[in-house]
Amino acid sequence: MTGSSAGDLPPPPYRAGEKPRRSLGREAIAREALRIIDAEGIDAVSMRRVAAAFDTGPASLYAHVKNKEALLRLAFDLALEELEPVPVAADDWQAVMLRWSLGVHEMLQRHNDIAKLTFAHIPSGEAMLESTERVLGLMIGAGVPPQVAAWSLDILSLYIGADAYEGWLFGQQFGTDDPVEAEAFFGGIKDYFASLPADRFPYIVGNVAALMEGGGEERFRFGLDMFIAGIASTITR
Amino acid sequence: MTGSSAGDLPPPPYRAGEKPRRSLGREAIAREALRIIDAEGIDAVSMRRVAAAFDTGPASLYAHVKNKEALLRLAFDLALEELEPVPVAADDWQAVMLRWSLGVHEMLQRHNDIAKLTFAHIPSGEAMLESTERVLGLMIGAGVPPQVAAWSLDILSLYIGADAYEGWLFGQQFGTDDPVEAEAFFGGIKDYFASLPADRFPYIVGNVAALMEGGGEERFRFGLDMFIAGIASTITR
DNA sequence: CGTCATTACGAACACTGTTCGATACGGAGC
DNA sequence: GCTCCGTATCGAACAGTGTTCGTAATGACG
Repeated sequence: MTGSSAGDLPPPPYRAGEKPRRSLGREAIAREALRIIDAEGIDAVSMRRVAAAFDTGPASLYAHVKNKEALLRLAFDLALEELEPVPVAADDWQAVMLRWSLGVHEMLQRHNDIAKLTFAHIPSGEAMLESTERVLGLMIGAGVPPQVAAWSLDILSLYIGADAYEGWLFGQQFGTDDPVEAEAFFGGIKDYFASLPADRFPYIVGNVAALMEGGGEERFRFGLDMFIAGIASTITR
Repeated sequence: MTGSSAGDLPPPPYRAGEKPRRSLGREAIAREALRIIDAEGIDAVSMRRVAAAFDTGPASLYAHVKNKEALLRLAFDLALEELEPVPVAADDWQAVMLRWSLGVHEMLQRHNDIAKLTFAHIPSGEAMLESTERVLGLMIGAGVPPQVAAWSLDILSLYIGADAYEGWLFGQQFGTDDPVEAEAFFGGIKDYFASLPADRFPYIVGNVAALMEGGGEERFRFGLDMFIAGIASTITR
C-alpha cells in the first residue's frame, strides 16, 4: 500500500484547520471505527467503544477527531480508498460506468451498513475524485451534455447508496444467515399482499410474484441499466 | 427503604385537585411526534419530549406504543395519509406517475427530515396501497412488463425518498435562513473543486458550474423524467 | 534549564431509550 | 354497597450516549 497520507491535494473543506499531526492517532482511530462498522454496524460505534480499543477513555479521541460525525466520515473515506480506480485507457463509457457502479455497490455491501454515510457526501478523497474525473470525462467526451453528465453522476451515486442502504435494512429485518426466518419474513409480506381484496387491488394481488422477486442484485442491475441507457439517449448527434 | 409512609404525604402529585389527564392515546401520541418532526426534526423526537407534551413521563407512552421505532413509523404513516390519491380515471400513466412522484416528494419536504423514515418501508397504509395499485395498473395496462413495472415502482420510491433526504441534509449543512453562510458553504465547495490541479482533473475543474448548479428541484425533475422515459422504452409493441 | 503547544485522560454533565414496581381507575360480577 | 382485575399511569432508576472541562504528561525548541 502506498503512503496512506499522501498530501499532493489540498485537504477537503471539512479538514480545513486540522493539523496533520504525526501521531498514531487519527488514522488508527478511523481504522478502528471502520473495523467496528464492519463487525457490528455503525450504531455499535461509540466514542467509548473506539477509545476502549486503545485502552483509554472517550476524551482522548477528541484530540484527533473533532466529532463523532467527523470520525465516521474518516472511516467512510477509508472505505472509499479501497475502490479500484477507473481504467484510464477505457473508451466505452457505458461499460465503465456500469462496472464502476457495481464496484461501489459491492464495496458498500462489504462494509455492513456503511451506505448510511453515503448521503450528502461531496465526493472527496483521491480515489473518488479520480473516478469522478474519469467518468465525467468519458461521458462528456462521448457527447453527453455537461449538465446532464454532472447531474447523472449525482443521481447515480444517490441510487447506489440508497439501494445499498435499503438492501442492508432488508437484510437486517431477518437474520441474513437464517434462510428459514428469511423465508418467514418474505412469506409474511407475500401473504399480506395476496390477502388483499382482489376486487380493490387486482394488480397488486395479480403480480405478487413480480413485486417480491429479485429484490436484490437483479433489481439494482435493472435500474442501473435503465439509467445508463437514459443518459445515452441524451447524446445529440 | 420503607420511608414512603414516613409522614402523611397525601397529595398524589398528578391527581391533586384536577385531572389534567389528556386522552393519551396512540393517535394523539403519533400526532405529537409528527408535530415535533415538523418543527425540529426527527432527532428532536424523544420519548421524554413527546411525553412532556402530555405532562407526564416517558414510561406512560409505552402502554400505547411498543417502541420509539414504532412511534416514528406511526408518525410517518400519519404523514402518508395526507397524500392526494391518484385519480381513478386517468389514462396517461407517465403524467400520473410524474405527478404522483412530485406529490410524494413535496410531502416529504413539508415534513422536515421525515424522508429518513422512507427506507425499507414496505408500502403500508391504505393511501399508499391504492397509489401502488393504480400506478401499477396504469403501467401494465400500457404495456409495461409486470416485472419492470414492479421494479420501477420500487426504484422510484427509493429515488424519491433518497433525494428528499439528501436535500434535507444539504439544507442542514448551512442555515437555510442565512444566505451568507449558505454562500460560504457552497463557495467553499466550489473553491475546493476549482482549486484542484487542472492538469489532473480537467473535467471537474472545467465543469464546476455544472457540478454545483441546480442541485435541488431541477436535478430531481431531470432524474424523474429520464427514469420515466426509461420505463416507457421497455414497452414492446 | 525553561516555555509552550500538543496530547492524554478521569470525571462529570446533560441527555437518550427502556424497564420495574407501585399506584390509580373503570367496569364486571356478586 | 362491594371486591376483583386488567389496563393505564408514571416516578425512579439503569445502562448507555456525545461532549466538555480541568489537569497532568509529553516532547520539541531555544
